[in-house]
Amino acid sequence: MTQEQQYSIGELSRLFDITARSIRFYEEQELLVPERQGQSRIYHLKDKVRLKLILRGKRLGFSLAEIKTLFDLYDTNLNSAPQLETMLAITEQKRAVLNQQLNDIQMLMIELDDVEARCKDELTELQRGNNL
Amino acid sequence: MTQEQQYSIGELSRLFDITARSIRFYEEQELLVPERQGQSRIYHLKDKVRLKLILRGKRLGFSLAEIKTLFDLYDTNLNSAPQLETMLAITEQKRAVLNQQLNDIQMLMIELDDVEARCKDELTELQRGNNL
DNA sequence: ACTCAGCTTTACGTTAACGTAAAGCTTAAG
DNA sequence: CTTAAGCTTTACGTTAACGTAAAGCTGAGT
Repeated sequence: MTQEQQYSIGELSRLFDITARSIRFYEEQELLVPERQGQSRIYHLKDKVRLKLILRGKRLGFSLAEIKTLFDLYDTNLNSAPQLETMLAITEQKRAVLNQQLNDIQMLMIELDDVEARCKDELTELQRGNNL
Repeated sequence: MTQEQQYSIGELSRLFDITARSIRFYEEQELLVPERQGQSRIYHLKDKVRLKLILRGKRLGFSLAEIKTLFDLYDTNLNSAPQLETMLAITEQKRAVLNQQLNDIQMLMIELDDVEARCKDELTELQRGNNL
């Protein structure tokens, strides 16, 4: 028997280094639907995975609303052609955004390289000056 | 003589598809310091470049405050060793963030691939059903 | 002289994503 | 029994990044 892992809200918040308030907020926004035992929330593996996805999405600049629509689409029984087409359209759009970000990151990296190189040059210059 | 390109605020806003309000706001936050001719703002190439950088930073989830500190550092005469060290530390930190984002993007791309594949499978399934 | 487009400042409004405080339940430890 | 830790709900506060009027200046065209 594989015992399924369970988490309290405090455990989850420590795991992901966020506040319990945030987790409750995500639930309020219907991004999480934890089980209840008495008054307390109980999170299972799937909730943990969801939370991970939420945070990843946030790091990429997605709003909670956007993340929710993706979740909803993912959860939906995609049984009609129009729904599937919609889903494909959205994933394509997200893909475009991600590609744009990839581009942006590459550009920024190059600029960081440049800044770094200049800094190091200046540092060695200063060193030389001190040694004379 | 290379005539330097000039832009009004309206031209810039159309160029980058943002509102003039945003551009003025960036100035208010000291991210831009356009020249003035009478009451009107005039933007040169360097301002345009700055704006491009601002928007790129935003797409990567940087706050205007963060972007400003980067600009400030870039503009500063980095003439003391401590300043240079600070700059290097910051660029390293930004680099870490960007690497994290790269990772996130790759993960998300893979999941998008998965979702897409499933959608297309379902679509062909529906097609088959219709053709019988 | 008048209008109109485009610019200006000033100022209040708005939204997202929480922070923070207050007040109360609940369960294990002393 | 009573702390204490950890959970709960309710509710008001906060910050960033603008949106959206309102009211006025200004140069080109008719």
